[in-house]
Amino acid sequence: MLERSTKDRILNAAETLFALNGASGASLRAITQRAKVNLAAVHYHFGSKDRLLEAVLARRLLPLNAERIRCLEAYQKKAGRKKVRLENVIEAMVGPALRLSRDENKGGRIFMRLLGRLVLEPDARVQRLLTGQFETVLKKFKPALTAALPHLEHKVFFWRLHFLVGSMAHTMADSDRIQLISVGVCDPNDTEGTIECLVTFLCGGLRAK
Amino acid sequence: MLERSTKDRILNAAETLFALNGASGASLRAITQRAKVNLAAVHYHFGSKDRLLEAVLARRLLPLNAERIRCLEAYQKKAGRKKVRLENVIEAMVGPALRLSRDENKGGRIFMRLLGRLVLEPDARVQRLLTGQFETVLKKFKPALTAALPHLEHKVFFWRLHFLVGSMAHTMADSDRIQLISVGVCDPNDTEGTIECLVTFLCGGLRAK
DNA sequence: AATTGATTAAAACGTTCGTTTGAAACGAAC
DNA sequence: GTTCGTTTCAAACGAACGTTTTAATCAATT
Repeated sequence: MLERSTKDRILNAAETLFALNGASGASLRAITQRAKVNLAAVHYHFGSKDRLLEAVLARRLLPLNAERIRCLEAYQKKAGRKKVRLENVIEAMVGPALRLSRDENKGGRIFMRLLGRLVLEPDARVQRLLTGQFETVLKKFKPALTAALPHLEHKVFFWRLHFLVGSMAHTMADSDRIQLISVGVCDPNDTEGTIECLVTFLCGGLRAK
Repeated sequence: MLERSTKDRILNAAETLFALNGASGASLRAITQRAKVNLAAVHYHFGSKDRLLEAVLARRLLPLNAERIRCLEAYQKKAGRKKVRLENVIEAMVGPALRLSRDENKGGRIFMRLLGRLVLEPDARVQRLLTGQFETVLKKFKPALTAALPHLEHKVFFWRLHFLVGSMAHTMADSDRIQLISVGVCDPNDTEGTIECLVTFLCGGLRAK
């Protein structure tokens, strides 16, 4: 992770400390100290603590969701006039996120942990950003999902989407606990293995009768 | 929710504000003000802010996990010498939690939201409490689960357990978003319907090949 | 009615917080 | 080499934080 500019150094330090201590638990003094930057630099570059958090989020979230959509469109192109297999739709949804969550150069686990925390943060600005991003992705994925699950009742469809988000978020955010409860059997660093396992689980759940 | 004693009033107010604003985001001044109680009462009854959080957690978590185990044992008794069906094992796991999360007299959604936040909190005391509770439950459930899923590879078993926890936690903690993304189609107040839907999804995922 | 232990109350403690200020240092353009 | 916009810096602001202290209040018991 190159840290040339002051801005980047602040973003990286803030990402880590927000993730570890929560939005209110991480102080600007701790962040600027970690970034080896003057305290006032945050307000100069970002305006306020709130807008720093927004910047931390946007930096990762926008490319991630773009990648998800790019991935789905690649599967759609490959399928031609046929509909995309459910496995592929789900892979396009969770694959990019999990790969990002395992790539330390792109924030990795730390960012996903932050994302997991922010889902339950009631701050309006944060919620607007998260929900907006989610809706953008959902709008692209919903047709492919309903096509792959034609017999699913409307209500059940949404619930299962909700469950899917939970599994995905938990897997990305909480990479310590799986090793703890599996007594070292599971390896969160095996990214592709984890993705495959998750996709299988989710498709099984989505298709369940 | 009866609020006779000062202690209970503090616990209730703390539960709500911890859940809404996070452990560090909720101040003792806001909590005592909400509880209509003197600021110093927290330290008199609980000793410190940290131990107040522990007390808030323990009040709900201990009865919940006792109920889960009681529920599983009831299914085991009913099954006699046969093994318990996977659907019933899962129901014993998620049913009590979801019913609690929908019962406003027992903390309801607010407590579950708090639980969701604390899973990612790195505070050692909190983590010890949560992990300890989880292990107690897992020790009881693991035999029944492996019996119901005999062909599942050891590693895959743990991953799927991890995914299960994610779906469950997300469903309990985040009861606003489902209405938002489903445009009102899904009703989180339909507790038994939600449980049934979740159990079906999870069993489908757990059995997936 | 007096005494005692448990609880509540008000006020202050020192720290740390997010934010602001005004001056110093910098690099590019002329 | 001076100017000018950009960036960094040390210092300070008032507010809010968790915690402590000391006195007042209460409910029983003698």
